[in-house]
Amino acid sequence: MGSGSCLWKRSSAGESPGWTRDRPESSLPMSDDVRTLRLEKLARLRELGFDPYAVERWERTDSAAGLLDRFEELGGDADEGTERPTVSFAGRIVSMRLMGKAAFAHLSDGDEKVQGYFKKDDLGEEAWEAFGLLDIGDHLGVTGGLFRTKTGEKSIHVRTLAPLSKSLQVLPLGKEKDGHQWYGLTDVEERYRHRHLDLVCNPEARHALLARSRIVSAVRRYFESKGFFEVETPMLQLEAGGAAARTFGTHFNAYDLDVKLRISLELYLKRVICGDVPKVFELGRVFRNEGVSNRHNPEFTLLEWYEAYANLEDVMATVEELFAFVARETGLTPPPSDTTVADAGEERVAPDFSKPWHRVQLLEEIERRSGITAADLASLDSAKRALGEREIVNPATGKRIQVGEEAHLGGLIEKLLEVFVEPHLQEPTFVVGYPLETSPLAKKDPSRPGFTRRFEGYVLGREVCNAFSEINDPTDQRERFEAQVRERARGDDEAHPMDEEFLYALEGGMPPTGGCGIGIDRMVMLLTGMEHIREVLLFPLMRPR
RNA sequence: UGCCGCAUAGCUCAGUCGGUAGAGCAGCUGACUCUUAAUCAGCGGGUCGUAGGUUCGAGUCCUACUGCGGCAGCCA
Repeated sequence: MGSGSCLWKRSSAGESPGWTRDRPESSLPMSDDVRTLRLEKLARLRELGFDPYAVERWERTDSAAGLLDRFEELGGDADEGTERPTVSFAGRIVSMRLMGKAAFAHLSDGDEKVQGYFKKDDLGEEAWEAFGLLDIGDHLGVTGGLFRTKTGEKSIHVRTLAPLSKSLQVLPLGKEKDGHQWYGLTDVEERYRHRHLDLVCNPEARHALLARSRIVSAVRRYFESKGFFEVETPMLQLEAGGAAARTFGTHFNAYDLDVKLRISLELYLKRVICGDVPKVFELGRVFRNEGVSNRHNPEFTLLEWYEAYANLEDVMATVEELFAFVARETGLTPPPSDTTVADAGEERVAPDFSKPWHRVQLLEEIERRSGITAADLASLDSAKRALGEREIVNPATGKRIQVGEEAHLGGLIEKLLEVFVEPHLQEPTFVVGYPLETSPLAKKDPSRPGFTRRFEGYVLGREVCNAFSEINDPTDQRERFEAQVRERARGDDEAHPMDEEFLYALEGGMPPTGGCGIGIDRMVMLLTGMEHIREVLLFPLMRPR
């Protein structure tokens, strides 16, 4: 949008009738007529001395919920005819019922709404005319006494009013009765593109989006209470590492340097550990240049923490405590989900974070669910032989599994995990012991060649965290990077790049360290029961239309 | 990226066999001094996503494009 009034002008007599469009094409929904009418109402309000945009401040006695809670204390139930204390409130007009010389309107502060009762005799001539110029969508400040209507609704008997904003557009507010919503804004594209309307009009959407804020706050409080330092590491990097993903590129003009947006927090956080800061965490945005789906967004918020002198079991305990703390602090509990395949006789239940998580071995679970044994998975060849002899059908989706494209045994094992095991992991479960090839930053398991000291946590069939005992042997780490570089040379553009700076830090000495990463967006989805990542992102990236 | 579906008033949706655009809410005018999906009477509102094509005639049929959604792929 450009600047104000010159964008719209009335054509003079003799020209084409009505209004002339004099602005660039825009996708914004706008009705010429409504906008014009409301600007005229605004002008009249100003003539009456009720300029909405001139008011800077409106002190409220309490929130809407607070007024309703403290109704009796604030004199709402005083005897008929007695002088009641004056309360003050402000909110957006979300409904109006006009009856000649009296009216009711609900004012919402976003969370809750309070009804105002407006009567000409009580307001006076000018304020009553001003009230008549208000629309659904305007913000309004009121003062008056609390009382109960004949139907018992706690309301404000308005004595003075002050328009605080004028809505120049029609808000797609639905009507509601008995908690059931009529109409309203339901088109998902409109909701994502014009999120402010979604926040105003859809309580469930508002709840999930604001729950995110409470969850992030609880996560911070948890780690701060445990003595972790929150740090911030670079988003612009020469080589983005710490995960397997394609990158976004950009350019830094001052150094004439191509840089990449980070795909993880891992390597820099471990360099902080190398600096003898034994407990660190970061909550930050990472960027992965990959497809969009109901669980993937190109930018998302990652939590990672690292704790020196802690092993896998310590990290598991932290994950358990963290989820229990966040669930308790926010009051959010994940609803039962149909994303999992319930075992025979097993009911779909809401996960309970107050109990310890199940702990299972990756290979044992694969054997239990698919019959493919650890012996079968001794080598890529034997694994393919074992798979080749049977019909490989995903029990959850009924789809056949493609086998043979995996370049190494680790990739195949993770595929089997994904297909046969994950859908069954309804209750919070740690799956322990991931293949070496797909875990280039995790310590080798000395008792099990080819596997690492790594686990992932699952809830409702979905991965919620990824953790391992961090490699602190620089020689081992270099060999792992070199293996990744060979993968990359073979065409895997997501294989991990060499990072000499990181190796230099490891060579300086890193204590044994446990680390873990959690996708905050998916944690919010889990706790709010949302099935789409866009429902927990305020402004998901949309193609221009 | 592939396949499928959707796109009509500010919002939510109808639109028959291809015959020239409908409803509710919102908006405007009027009535109504305790309503709450307020009620009653009346009124205005549309480049039917975009561009082509077929046809005497296209919201409707065909093609392409754009956006959104679903599935697949991708995503440890």
